[in-house]
Amino acid sequence: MLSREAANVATSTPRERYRAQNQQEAKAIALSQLAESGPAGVSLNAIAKQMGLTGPALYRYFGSREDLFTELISDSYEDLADFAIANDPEDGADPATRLRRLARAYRAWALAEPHRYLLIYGTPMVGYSAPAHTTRSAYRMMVPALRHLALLPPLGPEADELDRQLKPLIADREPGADYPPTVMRRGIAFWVRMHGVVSLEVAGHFTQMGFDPALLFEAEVTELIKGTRTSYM
Amino acid sequence: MLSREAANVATSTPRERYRAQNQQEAKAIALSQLAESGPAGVSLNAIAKQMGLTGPALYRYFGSREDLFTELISDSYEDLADFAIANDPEDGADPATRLRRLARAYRAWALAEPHRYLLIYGTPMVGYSAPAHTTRSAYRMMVPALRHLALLPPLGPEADELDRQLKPLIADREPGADYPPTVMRRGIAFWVRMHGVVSLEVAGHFTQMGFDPALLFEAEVTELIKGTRTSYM
DNA sequence: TGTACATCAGTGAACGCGCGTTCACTGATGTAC
DNA sequence: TGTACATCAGTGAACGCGCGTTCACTGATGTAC
Repeated sequence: MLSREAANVATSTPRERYRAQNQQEAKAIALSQLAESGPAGVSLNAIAKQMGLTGPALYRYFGSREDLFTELISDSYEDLADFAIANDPEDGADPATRLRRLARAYRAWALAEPHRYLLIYGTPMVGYSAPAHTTRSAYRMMVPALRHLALLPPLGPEADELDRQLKPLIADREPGADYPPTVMRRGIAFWVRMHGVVSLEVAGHFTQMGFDPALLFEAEVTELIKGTRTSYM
Repeated sequence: MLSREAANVATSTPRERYRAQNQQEAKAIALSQLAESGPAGVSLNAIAKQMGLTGPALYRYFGSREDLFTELISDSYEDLADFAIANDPEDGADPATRLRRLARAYRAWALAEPHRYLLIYGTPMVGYSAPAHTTRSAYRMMVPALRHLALLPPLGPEADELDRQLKPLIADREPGADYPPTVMRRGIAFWVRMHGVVSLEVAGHFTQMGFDPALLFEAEVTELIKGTRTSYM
Protein backbone atom coordinates (compact mmCIF):
# COMPACT_ATOMS: atom_id res chain seq x y z
CA MET A 1 0.00 0.00 0.00
CA LEU A 2 2.72 2.42 0.91
CA SER A 3 4.90 0.77 -1.70
CA ARG A 4 5.59 2.42 -4.98
CA GLU A 5 6.63 -0.48 -7.19
CA ALA A 6 3.21 -1.59 -8.32
CA ALA A 7 2.62 1.48 -10.44
CA ASN A 8 5.44 1.02 -12.92
CA VAL A 9 4.69 -2.57 -13.78
CA ALA A 10 2.52 -2.05 -16.84
CA THR A 11 3.90 -1.52 -20.35
CA SER A 12 6.59 -4.15 -20.22
CA THR A 13 7.24 -7.64 -21.45
CA PRO A 14 5.91 -10.61 -19.46
CA ARG A 15 9.46 -11.49 -18.43
CA GLU A 16 10.06 -7.98 -17.14
CA ARG A 17 6.81 -8.09 -15.26
CA TYR A 18 7.73 -11.41 -13.73
CA ARG A 19 11.10 -10.05 -12.71
CA ALA A 20 9.63 -6.90 -11.21
CA GLN A 21 7.08 -8.91 -9.31
CA ASN A 22 9.66 -11.26 -7.85
CA GLN A 23 11.96 -8.42 -6.91
CA GLN A 24 9.12 -6.67 -5.21
CA GLU A 25 8.20 -9.81 -3.32
CA ALA A 26 11.78 -10.18 -2.16
CA LYS A 27 11.81 -6.61 -0.89
CA ALA A 28 8.53 -7.08 0.89
CA ILE A 29 9.89 -10.11 2.70
CA ALA A 30 13.06 -8.18 3.53
CA LEU A 31 10.92 -5.46 5.08
CA SER A 32 9.04 -7.94 7.18
CA GLN A 33 12.34 -9.36 8.40
CA LEU A 34 13.50 -5.84 9.12
CA ALA A 35 10.38 -5.17 11.16
CA GLU A 36 10.69 -8.41 13.06
CA SER A 37 14.41 -8.81 13.63
CA GLY A 38 16.07 -5.52 12.77
CA PRO A 39 18.63 -4.83 10.05
CA ALA A 40 20.87 -7.72 11.13
CA GLY A 41 17.94 -10.09 10.66
CA VAL A 42 17.62 -9.41 6.94
CA SER A 43 19.05 -12.44 5.17
CA LEU A 44 19.18 -13.25 1.47
CA ASN A 45 19.02 -16.96 2.15
CA ALA A 46 16.00 -16.62 4.39
CA ILE A 47 14.23 -14.42 1.84
CA ALA A 48 14.86 -16.97 -0.88
CA LYS A 49 13.58 -19.81 1.28
CA GLN A 50 10.39 -17.92 2.02
CA MET A 51 9.86 -17.37 -1.70
CA GLY A 52 10.37 -21.06 -2.39
CA LEU A 53 13.73 -20.44 -4.04
CA THR A 54 17.31 -21.27 -3.20
CA GLY A 55 19.71 -18.62 -1.93
CA PRO A 56 21.75 -17.99 -5.06
CA ALA A 57 18.59 -17.29 -7.08
CA LEU A 58 18.34 -13.90 -5.41
CA TYR A 59 21.52 -12.82 -7.15
CA ARG A 60 19.39 -12.49 -10.26
CA TYR A 61 17.60 -9.66 -8.48
CA PHE A 62 20.19 -7.95 -6.31
CA GLY A 63 23.91 -7.68 -6.80
CA SER A 64 24.53 -8.24 -3.12
CA ARG A 65 22.99 -7.90 0.29
CA GLU A 66 24.18 -4.31 0.39
CA ASP A 67 22.46 -3.54 -2.91
CA LEU A 68 19.23 -4.85 -1.43
CA PHE A 69 19.61 -2.39 1.44
CA THR A 70 20.28 0.44 -0.97
CA GLU A 71 16.94 -0.30 -2.61
CA LEU A 72 15.10 -0.53 0.68
CA ILE A 73 16.57 2.77 1.77
CA SER A 74 15.82 4.73 -1.35
CA ASP A 75 12.32 3.27 -1.55
CA SER A 76 11.77 4.50 1.98
CA TYR A 77 12.86 8.02 1.20
CA GLU A 78 10.60 8.08 -1.82
CA ASP A 79 7.61 6.63 -0.03
CA LEU A 80 7.95 9.06 2.86
CA ALA A 81 8.07 12.01 0.47
CA ASP A 82 5.18 10.65 -1.61
CA PHE A 83 3.09 10.15 1.47
CA ALA A 84 3.71 13.63 2.82
CA ILE A 85 3.00 15.26 -0.52
CA ALA A 86 -0.13 13.20 -1.08
CA ASN A 87 -1.46 14.42 2.23
CA ASP A 88 -0.99 18.07 1.41
CA PRO A 89 -3.24 18.60 -1.61
CA GLU A 90 -3.38 21.86 -3.53
CA ASP A 91 -6.65 23.09 -2.14
CA GLY A 92 -5.83 26.69 -1.35
CA ALA A 93 -5.38 26.19 2.37
CA ASP A 94 -3.17 28.71 4.13
CA PRO A 95 0.54 27.99 4.43
CA ALA A 96 0.46 27.25 8.17
CA THR A 97 -2.23 24.64 7.67
CA ARG A 98 -0.36 23.09 4.81
CA LEU A 99 2.86 22.93 6.80
CA ARG A 100 1.00 21.23 9.58
CA ARG A 101 -0.40 18.68 7.18
CA LEU A 102 3.04 17.88 5.89
CA ALA A 103 4.29 17.52 9.44
CA ARG A 104 1.47 15.24 10.49
CA ALA A 105 1.93 13.08 7.45
CA TYR A 106 5.63 12.81 8.22
CA ARG A 107 4.90 11.60 11.73
CA ALA A 108 2.09 9.32 10.59
CA TRP A 109 4.35 7.61 8.09
CA ALA A 110 7.08 7.12 10.67
CA LEU A 111 4.66 5.61 13.17
CA ALA A 112 3.17 3.34 10.53
CA GLU A 113 6.59 2.20 9.32
CA PRO A 114 8.90 2.56 12.30
CA HIS A 115 11.51 0.12 11.01
CA ARG A 116 11.69 1.95 7.70
CA TYR A 117 11.96 5.30 9.42
CA LEU A 118 14.80 3.94 11.50
CA LEU A 119 16.36 2.42 8.40
CA ILE A 120 16.83 5.88 6.92
CA TYR A 121 17.19 8.00 10.05
CA GLY A 122 18.42 5.58 12.70
CA THR A 123 21.89 4.14 13.16
CA PRO A 124 23.62 4.20 9.77
CA MET A 125 25.00 0.92 8.49
CA VAL A 126 28.76 0.87 8.75
CA GLY A 127 30.59 1.01 5.47
CA TYR A 128 27.39 1.88 3.70
CA SER A 129 27.24 5.18 1.89
CA ALA A 130 24.05 6.32 0.25
CA PRO A 131 24.23 6.81 -3.51
CA ALA A 132 23.77 10.37 -4.74
CA HIS A 133 20.19 10.01 -5.88
CA THR A 134 19.20 9.06 -2.35
CA THR A 135 20.10 12.51 -1.12
CA ARG A 136 17.83 13.99 -3.76
CA SER A 137 14.97 11.76 -2.65
CA ALA A 138 15.49 12.85 0.92
CA TYR A 139 15.19 16.43 -0.21
CA ARG A 140 11.95 15.93 -2.15
CA MET A 141 9.89 16.17 0.98
CA MET A 142 11.39 19.53 1.80
CA VAL A 143 10.32 21.19 -1.44
CA PRO A 144 6.66 21.80 -0.57
CA ALA A 145 7.64 22.78 2.97
CA LEU A 146 9.90 25.49 1.60
CA ARG A 147 7.13 26.78 -0.62
CA HIS A 148 4.81 27.12 2.36
CA LEU A 149 7.47 28.61 4.59
CA ALA A 150 8.20 31.26 1.99
CA LEU A 151 4.62 32.48 2.41
CA LEU A 152 4.84 32.87 6.17
CA PRO A 153 5.72 36.21 7.79
CA PRO A 154 9.48 36.54 7.42
CA LEU A 155 11.70 36.01 10.44
CA GLY A 156 13.64 39.20 9.95
CA PRO A 157 15.17 41.29 7.22
CA GLU A 158 18.85 40.53 7.57
CA ALA A 159 20.55 37.18 7.05
CA ASP A 160 23.00 35.81 9.58
CA GLU A 161 25.89 33.41 9.03
CA LEU A 162 23.69 30.31 8.92
CA ASP A 163 21.46 31.86 6.27
CA ARG A 164 24.51 32.81 4.26
CA GLN A 165 25.85 29.26 4.38
CA LEU A 166 22.52 27.91 3.20
CA LYS A 167 22.22 30.13 0.18
CA PRO A 168 24.20 27.87 -2.19
CA LEU A 169 22.01 24.97 -1.14
CA ILE A 170 18.88 26.69 -2.40
CA ALA A 171 20.64 27.65 -5.62
CA ASP A 172 21.77 24.05 -6.09
CA ARG A 173 18.54 22.28 -5.26
CA GLU A 174 16.07 24.74 -6.69
CA PRO A 175 17.82 26.94 -9.20
CA GLY A 176 15.81 30.05 -9.94
CA ALA A 177 13.71 29.91 -6.79
CA ASP A 178 13.36 33.31 -5.24
CA TYR A 179 13.14 32.55 -1.56
CA PRO A 180 13.65 34.98 1.30
CA PRO A 181 17.06 34.34 2.89
CA THR A 182 15.71 32.65 5.99
CA VAL A 183 13.51 30.09 4.30
CA MET A 184 16.02 27.30 3.99
CA ARG A 185 16.99 27.70 7.62
CA ARG A 186 13.38 27.33 8.58
CA GLY A 187 12.93 24.34 6.32
CA ILE A 188 15.83 22.58 7.94
CA ALA A 189 14.58 23.51 11.41
CA PHE A 190 11.19 22.11 10.40
CA TRP A 191 12.76 18.81 9.46
CA VAL A 192 15.02 18.75 12.52
CA ARG A 193 12.17 19.35 14.93
CA MET A 194 9.93 16.75 13.40
CA HIS A 195 12.80 14.30 13.50
CA GLY A 196 13.58 15.16 17.12
CA VAL A 197 10.13 14.20 18.34
CA VAL A 198 9.45 11.41 15.90
CA SER A 199 12.72 9.57 16.25
CA LEU A 200 12.54 9.52 20.05
CA GLU A 201 8.93 8.45 19.85
CA VAL A 202 9.59 5.69 17.35
CA ALA A 203 12.53 4.41 19.39
CA GLY A 204 10.29 4.21 22.44
CA HIS A 205 11.99 6.84 24.57
CA PHE A 206 8.71 8.45 25.61
CA THR A 207 6.92 5.31 26.67
CA GLN A 208 7.79 5.62 30.35
CA MET A 209 6.95 9.30 30.55
CA GLY A 210 3.19 9.24 30.55
CA PHE A 211 2.40 11.96 28.05
CA ASP A 212 0.96 11.91 24.57
CA PRO A 213 3.77 12.47 22.06
CA ALA A 214 1.27 13.93 19.60
CA LEU A 215 0.88 16.96 21.86
CA LEU A 216 4.60 17.51 21.99
CA PHE A 217 4.85 17.11 18.25
CA GLU A 218 2.09 19.64 17.61
CA ALA A 219 3.68 22.10 20.03
CA GLU A 220 7.03 21.81 18.31
CA VAL A 221 5.52 22.38 14.89
CA THR A 222 3.50 25.31 16.20
CA GLU A 223 6.53 26.97 17.63
CA LEU A 224 8.35 26.48 14.37
CA ILE A 225 5.52 28.09 12.44
CA LYS A 226 5.27 31.02 14.81
CA GLY A 227 9.03 31.04 15.18
CA THR A 228 10.67 34.35 15.77
CA ARG A 229 14.11 35.00 14.44
CA THR A 230 16.84 33.95 16.81
CA SER A 231 20.38 34.82 16.04
CA TYR A 232 22.49 31.92 17.09
CA MET A 233 24.19 33.39 20.10
CA MET B 1 38.77 9.12 29.80
CA LEU B 2 35.06 9.36 29.30
CA SER B 3 34.70 6.03 31.06
CA ARG B 4 33.52 5.79 34.60
CA GLU B 5 34.80 2.38 35.70
CA ALA B 6 38.26 3.38 36.82
CA ALA B 7 37.03 5.32 39.82
CA ASN B 8 35.39 2.48 41.71
CA VAL B 9 38.31 0.09 41.56
CA ALA B 10 39.95 0.94 44.89
CA THR B 11 38.93 -0.61 48.23
CA SER B 12 38.49 -4.18 47.05
CA THR B 13 40.31 -7.48 47.10
CA PRO B 14 42.96 -8.21 44.49
CA ARG B 15 40.67 -10.73 42.88
CA GLU B 16 37.87 -8.20 42.62
CA ARG B 17 40.26 -5.69 41.17
CA TYR B 18 41.46 -8.21 38.63
CA ARG B 19 37.89 -9.02 37.70
CA ALA B 20 36.90 -5.39 37.38
CA GLN B 21 39.92 -4.67 35.25
CA ASN B 22 39.23 -7.54 32.88
CA GLN B 23 35.58 -6.65 32.59
CA GLN B 24 36.51 -3.10 31.80
CA GLU B 25 38.97 -4.22 29.17
CA ALA B 26 36.30 -6.39 27.58
CA LYS B 27 33.92 -3.46 27.44
CA ALA B 28 36.57 -1.21 25.97
CA ILE B 29 37.21 -3.72 23.19
CA ALA B 30 33.46 -4.06 22.65
CA LEU B 31 33.25 -0.30 22.21
CA SER B 32 36.05 -0.29 19.67
CA GLN B 33 34.24 -3.02 17.74
CA LEU B 34 31.08 -0.99 17.97
CA ALA B 35 32.85 2.06 16.58
CA GLU B 36 34.42 0.09 13.78
CA SER B 37 31.75 -2.36 12.71
CA GLY B 38 28.50 -1.29 14.34
CA PRO B 39 26.38 -3.18 16.83
CA ALA B 40 26.32 -6.34 14.70
CA GLY B 41 30.12 -6.37 14.77
CA VAL B 42 30.35 -6.77 18.54
CA SER B 43 31.32 -10.40 19.15
CA LEU B 44 32.12 -12.16 22.41
CA ASN B 45 34.50 -14.54 20.68
CA ALA B 46 36.37 -11.73 18.98
CA ILE B 47 36.64 -9.79 22.25
CA ALA B 48 38.04 -12.85 24.00
CA LYS B 49 40.56 -13.44 21.26
CA GLN B 50 41.77 -9.86 21.45
CA MET B 51 42.25 -10.24 25.21
CA GLY B 52 44.24 -13.42 24.72
CA LEU B 53 41.43 -15.58 26.09
CA THR B 54 39.10 -18.16 24.65
CA GLY B 55 35.45 -17.38 24.00
CA PRO B 56 33.81 -19.12 26.94
CA ALA B 57 36.03 -17.25 29.41
CA LEU B 58 33.93 -14.15 28.85
CA TYR B 59 30.97 -15.86 30.46
CA ARG B 60 32.74 -15.22 33.76
CA TYR B 61 32.17 -11.54 33.08
CA PHE B 62 28.86 -11.29 31.26
CA GLY B 63 25.86 -13.54 31.41
CA SER B 64 25.35 -13.24 27.69
CA ARG B 65 25.95 -11.02 24.72
CA GLU B 66 22.78 -9.14 25.56
CA ASP B 67 23.99 -8.49 29.10
CA LEU B 68 27.13 -6.97 27.66
CA PHE B 69 25.00 -4.58 25.62
CA THR B 70 22.98 -3.68 28.67
CA GLU B 71 26.19 -2.61 30.36
CA LEU B 72 27.40 -0.65 27.38
CA ILE B 73 24.09 1.14 27.18
CA SER B 74 23.76 2.12 30.80
CA ASP B 75 27.42 3.18 30.92
CA SER B 76 26.70 5.45 27.98
CA TYR B 77 23.73 7.09 29.64
CA GLU B 78 25.76 7.66 32.78
CA ASP B 79 28.78 9.01 30.97
CA LEU B 80 26.71 11.41 28.91
CA ALA B 81 25.02 12.75 32.04
CA ASP B 82 28.33 12.97 33.92
CA PHE B 83 29.92 14.82 31.08
CA ALA B 84 27.12 17.35 30.75
CA ILE B 85 26.99 17.98 34.47
CA ALA B 86 30.77 18.29 34.74
CA ASN B 87 30.68 20.97 32.08
CA ASP B 88 28.12 23.08 33.89
CA PRO B 89 29.85 23.99 37.18
CA GLU B 90 28.11 25.84 39.98
CA ASP B 91 29.72 29.21 39.37
CA GLY B 92 26.76 31.51 39.59
CA ALA B 93 26.32 31.98 35.85
CA ASP B 94 22.85 32.94 34.69
CA PRO B 95 20.40 30.18 33.76
CA ALA B 96 20.52 30.82 30.03
CA THR B 97 24.29 30.46 30.03
CA ARG B 98 24.11 27.31 32.07
CA LEU B 99 21.52 25.77 29.78
CA ARG B 100 23.72 26.54 26.85
CA ARG B 101 26.66 24.87 28.53
CA LEU B 102 24.63 21.74 29.14
CA ALA B 103 23.51 21.75 25.55
CA ARG B 104 27.01 22.20 24.18
CA ALA B 105 28.34 19.44 26.38
CA TYR B 106 25.57 17.15 25.16
CA ARG B 107 26.52 17.76 21.57
CA ALA B 108 30.24 17.54 22.28
CA TRP B 109 29.84 14.14 23.90
CA ALA B 110 27.76 12.86 21.02
CA LEU B 111 30.30 14.03 18.46
CA ALA B 112 33.16 12.53 20.46
CA GLU B 113 31.38 9.21 20.90
CA PRO B 114 29.03 8.89 17.93
CA HIS B 115 28.68 5.11 18.16
CA ARG B 116 27.75 5.35 21.83
CA TYR B 117 25.25 8.11 21.14
CA LEU B 118 23.70 5.96 18.47
CA LEU B 119 23.76 2.98 20.79
CA ILE B 120 21.40 4.75 23.16
CA TYR B 121 19.45 6.98 20.77
CA GLY B 122 19.75 5.24 17.42
CA THR B 123 17.91 2.17 16.18
CA PRO B 124 16.92 0.14 19.23
CA MET B 125 18.02 -3.48 19.33
CA VAL B 126 15.10 -5.77 18.67
CA GLY B 127 13.98 -7.80 21.62
CA TYR B 128 16.08 -5.69 23.90
CA SER B 129 14.33 -3.75 26.62
CA ALA B 130 16.25 -1.40 28.85
CA PRO B 131 16.24 -2.28 32.55
CA ALA B 132 14.49 0.20 34.81
CA HIS B 133 17.60 1.87 36.19
CA THR B 134 18.59 2.82 32.65
CA THR B 135 15.60 5.11 32.39
CA ARG B 136 16.70 6.83 35.58
CA SER B 137 20.19 7.35 34.18
CA ALA B 138 18.72 8.85 31.06
CA TYR B 139 16.82 11.28 33.21
CA ARG B 140 19.83 12.39 35.25
CA MET B 141 20.95 14.79 32.58
CA MET B 142 17.60 16.52 32.64
CA VAL B 143 17.73 17.44 36.30
CA PRO B 144 20.08 20.42 36.04
CA ALA B 145 18.34 21.56 32.86
CA LEU B 146 15.02 21.69 34.72
CA ARG B 147 16.58 23.70 37.50
CA HIS B 148 17.87 26.27 35.04
CA LEU B 149 14.65 26.34 33.06
CA ALA B 150 12.70 27.04 36.25
CA LEU B 151 14.65 30.28 36.58
CA LEU B 152 13.83 31.54 33.10
CA PRO B 153 10.90 33.87 32.47
CA PRO B 154 7.82 31.65 32.49
CA LEU B 155 6.09 30.81 29.23
CA GLY B 156 2.67 31.77 30.41
CA PRO B 157 0.43 31.49 33.44
CA GLU B 158 -1.93 28.73 32.48
CA ALA B 159 -1.09 25.10 31.84
CA ASP B 160 -2.39 23.30 28.78
CA GLU B 161 -3.07 19.61 28.28
CA LEU B 162 0.57 18.71 27.73
CA ASP B 163 1.61 20.45 30.94
CA ARG B 164 -1.09 18.61 32.81
CA GLN B 165 0.05 15.27 31.50
CA LEU B 166 3.60 16.02 32.56
CA LYS B 167 2.77 16.93 36.13
CA PRO B 168 2.90 13.36 37.50
CA LEU B 169 6.31 12.94 35.87
CA ILE B 170 7.79 15.78 37.92
CA ALA B 171 6.18 14.42 41.07
CA ASP B 172 7.60 10.97 40.33
CA ARG B 173 11.11 11.96 39.35
CA GLU B 174 11.65 14.86 41.70
CA PRO B 175 9.19 14.61 44.57
CA GLY B 176 8.84 17.88 46.38
CA ALA B 177 10.23 20.04 43.58
CA ASP B 178 8.19 23.19 43.15
CA TYR B 179 8.45 23.85 39.47
CA PRO B 180 6.23 26.13 37.40
CA PRO B 181 3.84 23.99 35.35
CA THR B 182 5.61 24.53 32.04
CA VAL B 183 9.08 23.55 33.14
CA MET B 184 8.93 19.87 32.34
CA ARG B 185 7.54 20.63 28.92
CA ARG B 186 10.44 22.90 28.28
CA GLY B 187 12.89 20.35 29.59
CA ILE B 188 11.60 17.75 27.21
CA ALA B 189 11.62 20.21 24.33
CA PHE B 190 15.22 21.04 25.25
CA TRP B 191 16.17 17.39 25.01
CA VAL B 192 14.14 16.83 21.85
CA ARG B 193 15.71 19.75 20.02
CA MET B 194 19.22 18.83 20.96
CA HIS B 195 18.52 15.31 19.83
CA GLY B 196 17.00 16.51 16.58
CA VAL B 197 20.12 18.32 15.49
CA VAL B 198 22.68 16.02 17.07
CA SER B 199 21.26 12.74 15.83
CA LEU B 200 21.02 13.94 12.24
CA GLU B 201 24.51 15.37 12.49
CA VAL B 202 26.00 12.21 13.98
CA ALA B 203 24.30 10.07 11.37
CA GLY B 204 25.83 12.22 8.64
CA HIS B 205 22.65 13.69 7.20
CA PHE B 206 24.05 17.20 7.03
CA THR B 207 27.30 16.37 5.30
CA GLN B 208 26.05 17.15 1.79
CA MET B 209 24.36 20.38 2.77
CA GLY B 210 27.30 22.67 3.18
CA PHE B 211 26.47 24.40 6.43
CA ASP B 212 27.99 24.25 9.88
CA PRO B 213 25.74 22.15 12.13
CA ALA B 214 27.02 24.04 15.18
CA LEU B 215 25.19 27.14 13.95
CA LEU B 216 21.95 25.25 13.58
CA PHE B 217 22.40 23.70 17.00
CA GLU B 218 23.00 27.06 18.65
CA ALA B 219 20.00 28.57 16.91
CA GLU B 220 17.76 25.75 18.10
CA VAL B 221 18.95 26.11 21.66
CA THR B 222 18.55 29.87 21.52
CA GLU B 223 15.00 29.60 20.32
CA LEU B 224 14.23 27.13 23.08
CA ILE B 225 15.63 29.51 25.69
CA LYS B 226 13.75 32.49 24.31
CA GLY B 227 10.79 30.24 23.57
CA THR B 228 7.38 31.80 23.81
CA ARG B 229 4.43 29.70 24.86
CA THR B 230 2.74 27.94 22.00
CA SER B 231 -0.44 26.09 22.59
CA TYR B 232 -0.32 22.98 20.50
CA MET B 233 -2.91 23.85 17.91
C1' DT C 1 3.78 -22.32 -38.52
C1' DG C 2 8.05 -24.39 -37.51
C1' DT C 3 12.81 -24.65 -36.59
C1' DA C 4 17.47 -22.91 -34.55
C1' DC C 5 19.41 -20.16 -31.42
C1' DA C 6 19.86 -16.81 -27.52
C1' DT C 7 18.47 -15.32 -23.21
C1' DC C 8 18.07 -15.89 -18.55
C1' DA C 9 15.73 -17.71 -14.01
C1' DG C 10 16.84 -20.97 -10.94
C1' DT C 11 19.51 -25.19 -9.00
C1' DG C 12 22.76 -27.76 -6.16
C1' DA C 13 27.10 -28.28 -4.53
C1' DA C 14 30.71 -26.16 -2.45
C1' DC C 15 33.80 -22.63 0.03
C1' DG C 16 35.04 -20.54 4.15
C1' DC C 17 33.47 -18.21 7.80
C1' DG C 18 32.13 -16.80 12.56
C1' DC C 19 28.73 -16.98 15.81
C1' DG C 20 26.66 -17.77 20.95
C1' DT C 21 26.54 -21.02 24.30
C1' DT C 22 27.13 -25.62 27.29
C1' DC C 23 29.94 -28.54 29.79
C1' DA C 24 33.26 -31.19 32.25
C1' DC C 25 37.77 -30.15 33.39
C1' DT C 26 42.41 -28.08 35.26
C1' DG C 27 45.08 -25.28 37.93
C1' DA C 28 45.95 -21.15 40.28
C1' DT C 29 44.58 -18.05 44.05
C1' DG C 30 42.52 -17.21 48.45
C1' DT C 31 40.75 -18.75 53.23
C1' DA C 32 40.39 -21.14 57.71
C1' DC C 33 42.38 -23.47 61.32
C1' DT D 1 54.04 -21.30 59.21
C1' DG D 2 51.85 -25.10 57.23
C1' DT D 3 48.20 -27.91 55.78
C1' DA D 4 43.26 -28.86 53.91
C1' DC D 5 39.75 -27.08 51.56
C1' DA D 6 36.90 -23.78 48.81
C1' DT D 7 36.59 -20.54 45.30
C1' DC D 8 36.79 -19.31 40.75
C1' DA D 9 39.25 -17.84 36.15
C1' DG D 10 40.10 -19.98 32.16
C1' DT D 11 40.45 -24.11 28.75
C1' DG D 12 39.22 -27.16 24.96
C1' DA D 13 36.01 -29.77 22.79
C1' DA D 14 31.67 -29.86 21.05
C1' DC D 15 26.80 -28.48 19.42
C1' DG D 16 24.11 -26.53 15.99
C1' DC D 17 23.49 -22.80 13.39
C1' DG D 18 23.13 -19.52 9.41
C1' DC D 19 25.52 -16.57 6.64
C1' DG D 20 27.08 -14.34 1.78
C1' DT D 21 28.85 -15.61 -2.34
C1' DT D 22 30.92 -18.40 -6.65
C1' DC D 23 30.30 -21.53 -10.15
C1' DA D 24 29.13 -24.81 -13.64
C1' DC D 25 24.85 -26.53 -14.88
C1' DT D 26 19.75 -27.38 -16.53
C1' DG D 27 15.67 -26.21 -18.53
C1' DA D 28 12.16 -23.07 -19.63
C1' DT D 29 10.87 -18.84 -22.12
C1' DG D 30 11.48 -15.62 -25.80
C1' DT D 31 13.28 -14.21 -30.58
C1' DA D 32 14.57 -14.33 -35.56
C1' DC D 33 14.07 -16.20 -39.89
